[in-house]
This record gives sequence, structure tokens and C-alpha cells, in this order.
Amino acid sequence: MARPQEFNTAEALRQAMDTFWQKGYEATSMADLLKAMGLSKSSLYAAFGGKRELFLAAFDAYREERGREMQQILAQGPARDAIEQFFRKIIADAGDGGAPSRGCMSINQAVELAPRDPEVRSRISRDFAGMEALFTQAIARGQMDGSIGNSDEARNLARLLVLAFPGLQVMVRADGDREQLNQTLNLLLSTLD
Amino acid sequence: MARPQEFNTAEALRQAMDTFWQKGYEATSMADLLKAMGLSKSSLYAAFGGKRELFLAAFDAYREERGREMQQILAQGPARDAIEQFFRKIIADAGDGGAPSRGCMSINQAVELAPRDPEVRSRISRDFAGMEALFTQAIARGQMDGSIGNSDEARNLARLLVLAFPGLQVMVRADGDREQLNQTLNLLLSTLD
DNA sequence: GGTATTATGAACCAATCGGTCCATAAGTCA
DNA sequence: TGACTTATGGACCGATTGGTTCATAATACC
Repeated sequence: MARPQEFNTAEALRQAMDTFWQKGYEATSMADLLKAMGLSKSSLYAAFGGKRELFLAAFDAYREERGREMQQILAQGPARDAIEQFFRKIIADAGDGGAPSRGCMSINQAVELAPRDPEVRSRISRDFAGMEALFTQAIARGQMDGSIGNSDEARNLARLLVLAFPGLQVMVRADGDREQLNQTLNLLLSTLD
Repeated sequence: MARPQEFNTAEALRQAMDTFWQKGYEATSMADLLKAMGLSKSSLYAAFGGKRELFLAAFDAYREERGREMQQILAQGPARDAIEQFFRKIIADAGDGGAPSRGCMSINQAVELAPRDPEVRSRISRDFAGMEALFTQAIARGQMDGSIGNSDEARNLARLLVLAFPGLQVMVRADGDREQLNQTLNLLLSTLD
């Protein structure tokens, strides 16, 4: 019909996601987003609405992407190994350079916006529930294939892992010692044996 | 010598602490603080410096208070029971009313400011280290008094609890189901047996 | 090539941000 | 009571906040 967009919407959204992920909602200004996304104010507002709508879109993109990634990792190989790899990866992903780590955006938002924003809170509830379901499924599989010896209810064991997840993500974001965290993971994972 | 302060400095600091605790650093404006502390702008700046300095003072007051509280709880009764009470209290303290829970200010700041503020980050590192030390001490005591059966190194067990702590605090702040969290604690604490 | 349609950049907006300044009120001490 | 010291409230500051508006440029279609 007419003049086409000069930017890739999905790619711009990804840049916004990265910025919100690193700095959180309040500390991210529209100027930050404009620079990161590389487009002009009117384009941004036309394509995404305001700051809050852009944030929610970026957050949802993050959640979907991470959900798929988790599902994929947990499906590979013996369940116990898959679960271990899932947690090890969190530590390994922490920026090796001096750059501060980003942690998990859902966890970050559980702290920042969830207490005062029902729409964010409900998303995070869903994230935890989804994570519990995936862990439960993986643990049940591990109890079948013999890689997980603990015969407690899979759901209960899963909840322990769900509890450990934000703990690990917070410590990673606060620049916790990676070697030490890996060591602690040994003990956590030995609970499954 | 001259006109005395009309406000109690410690009490005003406590109000600031509460506000920063609930809303975080960025989402708290000077206007919020003025209202919460009940004093005028010039008084606030004269007594506490700027926003950041006030925040650090409030944060340190929080950390000291909580550190003492933890120490006290862990010292009471058999070590295993004391540790259990410490964790149960975190869940119980979550606002029973509809009011959103505040979680732990150190954990909240591990997410919000720590990645970009070395002064905050070092405080949080110290908090984690202190917590690890207190847990280690309590667990060692429990291994002596027989309330803790697990004979793994006390320090390693302590690190597992240190990992669980931010996990629990984040879930509480995001309005996680209290009953379910208490149930999950059972499994975590059974690691000590 | 002309026309209709749409994306873009810049100018502009009120409101709020954290922070400073100062005249005045309210005390203390001699 | 008078002199000195200090706390207080309000006016004021420039910068930045998120957001809107509009003239212009660029493209697709006929």
C-alpha cells in the first residue's frame, strides 16, 4: 500500500527485552529504549504503544522464549542429567566478562513489579506453575528411567527445584561466586538421588 | 545550643527504610519519602544528604536489624528447630492482609541495584557471607546436639540454605502460596536429617 | 507520473524528577 | 531580654520523565 517499515519489529522488540532485562522497568527510560531499539519516538509509539505496553510485550517474548528453552533442555538425555544441565547453564550464562549478569527477567520482575502490578504478578505465577510442571514431568521420567533414585512424589521434589531456581538466579545477578554456586548445586541435585 | 530537631532521626530513618523496602529504590520518589518520614525537604537533606545517601543509611539499618534478628532466632533451642523457625517466619511474615509482601530488602536490592552499584553489591555479598556463617555455626551445633543427622560438612549444608533463602524471599514477594511454600520447606529441611 | 497512504524525525508538552537556597520561626544560653 | 544558633517551610532550579503532534519524506498502486 504505502511506505514500508524500516525496522524489523521482532528484532526491535528483542532489543527492548534486553534493556528491560538488564536494567529493570523503572531504571529504563524511553531514551534508553530508543537508543537500544534504534528507532524514533513516533515509530516506537506507533508500533508498540507506551512504555508499559512495550514492556509487557518484551516480557512475554522473554517468557515464551525461555519456556521453550527450558522444555528443550529438560527433554534431552536422562532426566537427572537434563535437570543438572538446566541449573549449570544458569551459572554458566552469567556474563564471563566484567559485565553484570542479568539473571532471569521473570525473577527480576517478581521482585520489582509483581508486588504492585497484578498483570505482572499473574504472569509470574504462571511462570512458576509452568516450571513446576516441567520439573515434575522430568522428575517422573527420571524415576522411571532410573536416573533419579528419590521416590518422593515428583511434584514435591519439583517444588524444591522451583524454590532453588529464584535463589540461584538472584545470586547470579548479585555476582555470586560461580564456583561456589556450582558446588552448592551438587548438594541440591544430590537430593534427587 | 539552639533550636532542637522536631523529629526523631532514628524513627524517620525507619520510615524511609519501610518505603524503600516496599517500593525499591527507583520507584521511590523524594516526595514519597517526605510524606512517609513526615518532614520537610530541607530537614531531610540536612539530616540525611541526598536520596542515595538516605537509601544507604536505611539499607544499613535494615541489614543490621535483620542480622541481629537472625542471630537471635538461630540461637534458640535445638539447632534444627531454630533453623526451621527461621524459615517458617519468612512465610508467616508475609502480609496476611491483601497488602503485598515486602520480602527481604537485601534480596530485593540484589536484583535491583546490585548489578550496577558496587557499594550495594558489596553489602549484599557481606549479607550472604554473614548468613552462611550463621547457618554454618547453627548446623555445626545441630550436628553436636544431635538435632541434625546429616554429617556432610556444615558449610556445604549452610550454602544450600543460603541458596534457598533468596528463593523463598522472592516467592513470598511475588505472592506465592504460603501453604505450598511451607510444604516445600519440609523437603528442604529434611535434607538436614 | 500522479495520488493516496504511511513511516519517520523533530519540535513541543506538562508533569515530575532530585536538589538548592533563603527568609523566617523557634528555640538555647548568657 | 537580647544575641546567637539552628531547624523549618516554601519558592525556585534545570534536567529529565513519558507522551503527543505535525509537517515531511518515502513508498506502493494505478
